[in-house]
Amino acid sequence: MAQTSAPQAEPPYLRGLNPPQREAVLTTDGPVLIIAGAGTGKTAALTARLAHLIFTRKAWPSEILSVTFTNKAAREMRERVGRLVGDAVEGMPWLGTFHAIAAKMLRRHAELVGLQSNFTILDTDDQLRLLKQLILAADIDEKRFPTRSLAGLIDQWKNKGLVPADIDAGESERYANGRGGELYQQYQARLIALNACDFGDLLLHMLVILKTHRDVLAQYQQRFKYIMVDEYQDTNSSQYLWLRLLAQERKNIACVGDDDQSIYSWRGAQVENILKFERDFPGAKVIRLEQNYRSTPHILGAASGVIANNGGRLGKQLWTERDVGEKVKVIGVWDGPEEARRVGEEIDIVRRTGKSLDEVAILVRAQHQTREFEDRFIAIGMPYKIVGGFRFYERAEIRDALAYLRVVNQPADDLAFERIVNVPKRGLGDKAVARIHQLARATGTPLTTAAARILDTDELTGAAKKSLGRLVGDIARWRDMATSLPHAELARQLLDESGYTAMYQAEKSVEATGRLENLSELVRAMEEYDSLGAFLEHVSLVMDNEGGAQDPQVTIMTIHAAKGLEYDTVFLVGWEEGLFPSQRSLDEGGVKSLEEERRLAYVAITRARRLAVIIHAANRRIYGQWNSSIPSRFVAELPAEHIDTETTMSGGASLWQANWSDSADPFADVARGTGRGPGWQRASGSAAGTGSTFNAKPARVVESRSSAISLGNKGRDDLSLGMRVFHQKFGYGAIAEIEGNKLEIDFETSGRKRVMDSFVTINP
DNA sequence: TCCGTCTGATTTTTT
DNA sequence: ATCAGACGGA
Repeated sequence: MAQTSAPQAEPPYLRGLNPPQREAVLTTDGPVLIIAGAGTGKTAALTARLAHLIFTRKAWPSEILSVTFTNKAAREMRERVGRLVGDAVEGMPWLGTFHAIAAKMLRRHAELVGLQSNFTILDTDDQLRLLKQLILAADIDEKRFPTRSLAGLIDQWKNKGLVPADIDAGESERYANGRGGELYQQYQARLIALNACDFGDLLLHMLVILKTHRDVLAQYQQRFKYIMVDEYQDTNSSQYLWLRLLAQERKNIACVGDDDQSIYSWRGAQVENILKFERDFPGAKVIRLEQNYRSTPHILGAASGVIANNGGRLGKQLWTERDVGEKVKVIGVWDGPEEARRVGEEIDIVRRTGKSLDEVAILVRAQHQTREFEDRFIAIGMPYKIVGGFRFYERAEIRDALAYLRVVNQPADDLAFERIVNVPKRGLGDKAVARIHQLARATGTPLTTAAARILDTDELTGAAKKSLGRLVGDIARWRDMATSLPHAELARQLLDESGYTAMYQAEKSVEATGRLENLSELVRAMEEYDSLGAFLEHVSLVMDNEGGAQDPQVTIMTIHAAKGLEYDTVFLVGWEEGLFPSQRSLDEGGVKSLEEERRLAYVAITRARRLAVIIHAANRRIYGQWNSSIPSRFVAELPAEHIDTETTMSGGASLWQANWSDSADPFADVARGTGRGPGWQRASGSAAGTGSTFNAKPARVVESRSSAISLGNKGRDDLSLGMRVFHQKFGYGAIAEIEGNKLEIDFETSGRKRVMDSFVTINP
């Protein structure tokens, strides 16, 4: 990344580091705060620092604690350290996410908080189901006090390191007229009974243990000679307290972060943690990484200009030796569909210069914005991927399969039992489950035990009883098998014998086929783990959706998801007041949340290496309603000398202004809330809601530019009208029209769509 | 138990 | 516009 040439005798890991980076690597002892602006080679410095500690024998790999926020960051660090130190990286058990490391510790000391070491880690879905049960039992109106609010509140408390006893009346007041604390207490009790933890508990329990068991704390203080923390600006209070306890003794803690990239305060992150570091650790050395190796001066200038509008920053001056390059492009378009069309064209221009689509990203503020691009890219055959959304283990079939495994692995896991008891359908509906629950409560046993016992009573009749008997017998047998069979084989048999795979095999839809594939993928993944427990922990804490290498494709994702990534060309779309900054941040949260939006803008711009294109639309459909919109204030904050404002819009603008005055009052309908009156349609040229072709004047200008993409493509000769074809996203459909390489297809489930012929296959 | 209809909400998201 | 969850009837 850096290019300083090094003298011979220097260790290899220092090669190419600039002076502040070196200082960050070589300042090993005592507290260090590294303020690392975007693209300043922070990871390079961090990994070199790890290598340095190991090579100079200051610590064994197992004596260094290095925490990151995401698995991705942890993986990258492990990989890069591995390149520097070789196999020694294998011995770094304490390199990982906060949660993974906390879980590892907690399994060793589980009994200190009333858990067993094979505790289950619940995800958000389980958490909500459990809370809902408690809310119902407490006779609270779920309509007035949604489960999600309570979940959010408990999460906040845990983020702050507060246990139920710490919740005072004021805090408690925040849910159901003061019953928040009581429910938190019950929730924690239930979790212990279930031998389970939610994500927040992993940290909270460890924090409690470190606070109350001096011997355990001393043990870890001894062990961790050096501590390194990535993305320090994202730590929440509980993580902060946890770190402070561990670092207290030796004070060899190095935190890396950038206050300007703090974008997770809504998740409990405290920027203050980084701002007050020097106070927490007196004598701390502060190192600034300010040389940017990623972006052109114009991109940096634009980003700096925007972020300068924030107050209370640590402050830093990014600079670069890179060539000036292109200015940041700012383009105004008519509406959302035109924005997508325009981005498609611009990408095509980039592609024709020989750049890979892998080097292009579209960053949105909110997930729903991805749709417009997806629709457009399908229509023009632009390969794309959308990052985010469902992760592998969040899919229903994966969660069901895991629930089966959990029931086998951890008998007290009632939530898992509830999930699978009637999947596939066994005639064990709410009524039967309620009876089992009742008995479980009365006898204080887990559901699986109660289920076995209820068979000895007359509570259940005929079919239900027989069915439950079979399930109980199966579970017992699977538990038995678990001790002798490799766990992947166990999973295979279990899914088979439970009738789970049969359920999807019977359902002959495209979807079901995909689900079955996911299941075999899951079983295959299991083979890499030593035990069922290890696998389950991996799934709940580490597993993510990283697909393998694919053909080049454009990446579409939220700005949040893009943090830490970089692309050659970046499209920043939807820069309009109300969208970005989001309406929510404008309505509530005051200056603080507006400043967080601005940091988001800063993160967004600094993802670009060579070219950033910022787009705003004059009209946007929000929740099905058309709204006119004005450019984001962040557009106005871009320094003029670093941007090129698209001039074609002025022509467009005069056109649409003309159209506005044409119709007496085009927004009368908008004001009335219908948003689709004739005046509007004339003005926009886009028939609302139909997705029909855009034929108003401003669009025609654009269409002529795009013709280069579609002309001269002749279609496949193996397709004919009426033919049944398959499309990856829309499933099966019949060809209704063929026009060159473009098809109109009547899809069985999603209606008529226009797609490229290369996206369909014949009778797969 | 299952399916259609109605209602309401809808930033960002890791672990 | 869209989607999930609740509700009510077969």
